[in-house]
Amino acid sequence: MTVTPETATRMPAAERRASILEAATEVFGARGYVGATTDAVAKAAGVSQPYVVRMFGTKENLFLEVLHRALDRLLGAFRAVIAGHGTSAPDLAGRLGAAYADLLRDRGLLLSLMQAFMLGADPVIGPAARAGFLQVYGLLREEAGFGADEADQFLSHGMMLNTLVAIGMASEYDSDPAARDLIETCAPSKALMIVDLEKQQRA
Amino acid sequence: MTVTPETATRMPAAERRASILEAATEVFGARGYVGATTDAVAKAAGVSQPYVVRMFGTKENLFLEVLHRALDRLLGAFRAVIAGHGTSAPDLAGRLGAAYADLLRDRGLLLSLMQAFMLGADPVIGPAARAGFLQVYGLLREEAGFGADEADQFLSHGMMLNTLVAIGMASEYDSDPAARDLIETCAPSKALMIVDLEKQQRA
DNA sequence: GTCTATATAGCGATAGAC
DNA sequence: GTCTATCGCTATATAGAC
Repeated sequence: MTVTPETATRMPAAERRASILEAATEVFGARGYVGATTDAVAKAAGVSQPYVVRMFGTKENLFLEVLHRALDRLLGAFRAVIAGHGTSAPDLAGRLGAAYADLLRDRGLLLSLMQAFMLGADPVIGPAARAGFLQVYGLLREEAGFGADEADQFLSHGMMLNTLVAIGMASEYDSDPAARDLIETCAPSKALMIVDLEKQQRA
Repeated sequence: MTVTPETATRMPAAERRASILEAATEVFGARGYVGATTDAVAKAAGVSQPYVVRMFGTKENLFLEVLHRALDRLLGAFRAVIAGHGTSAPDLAGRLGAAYADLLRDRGLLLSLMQAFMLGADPVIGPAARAGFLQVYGLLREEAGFGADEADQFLSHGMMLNTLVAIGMASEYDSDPAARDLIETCAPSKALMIVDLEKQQRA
């Protein structure tokens, strides 16, 4: 009657890194940098807490890697849209917006980014977050060919979407008509996706 | 050679409450709910840590009071603008936007609000944050007479401004031309205020 | 490659004096 | 009205076995 060993099955380091990063993205996105524990990340990834620390050195470094991964995916998704259509394509902003909303599927990704943006006062994470934000802005202006107004609109609505997801407004969608009105007013085309993802998340 | 007693001079409870709330607003705004310590709040207010806890019961409750105070000030500022001009006044959105930016002077106020918005997953703070956000939205639609597009624009740019302040982008204003470009693109009329406040904050 | 055990530190909260 | 002292919990990080 030997109990199954609770040791995680062996896995190549690179693969394990990837799955821990994925788990960390979700945990950091939901609880923020300070609120997230390395133990919660470990449990989400199915490994022990010290193993997470050993693999990434420190919690701070783990968060930095989550941030960079999120930025890579975001910039990559945008570049794929631009490459597939070209700067002069009709409604490039709409296509980029759809790509952005699509990243909500990667759980915690946009939220981890937003959590990083809130850490401007941190001496290590702050600079990294600012650099990341500027990278996104630079892509919009230089690679997507956005003018000042277009970039402003795009980024502003992105921050609004992030905020609505972070605050969990979709959880009131069914019960509160005002919440429903707000979501459909401020995130019209993304409304269904937000709501569906939250429902799926609770299931 | 007796040392000055480190005991804070006696003060009426109501007054002490107010100054602790003010200090807490600044600390929560800068470090977030989890990252802020009751000790940092106490030091900023010039009292002992147990006294802060004793007066507000718990850190959670202190944060809720900070949130409500911030909302009161925000809604009050908006209502003052509306009362002073009337719904049909020209450029009501511009005047409300100016009032919003003006609240940046109340250090940490808009940041504490934003930090609350990031806590949607918290079982106590989450609902309070959502209710607060909906109050603001309701005021814009019903009291300011904003249409859907107008409210969307206003809130989106508000979230963008919050994010730029939280990430501390103004600290790169002088050294990084891209940061300067971003700030002047996405917060044109507020750019100077953001930058000035941060410089003043470092001094 | 992964775990158990544990050192160490920081923080929220309580007790009780003045 | 305000403090000092301190408890007890949680969390990151280290040491070392397998």
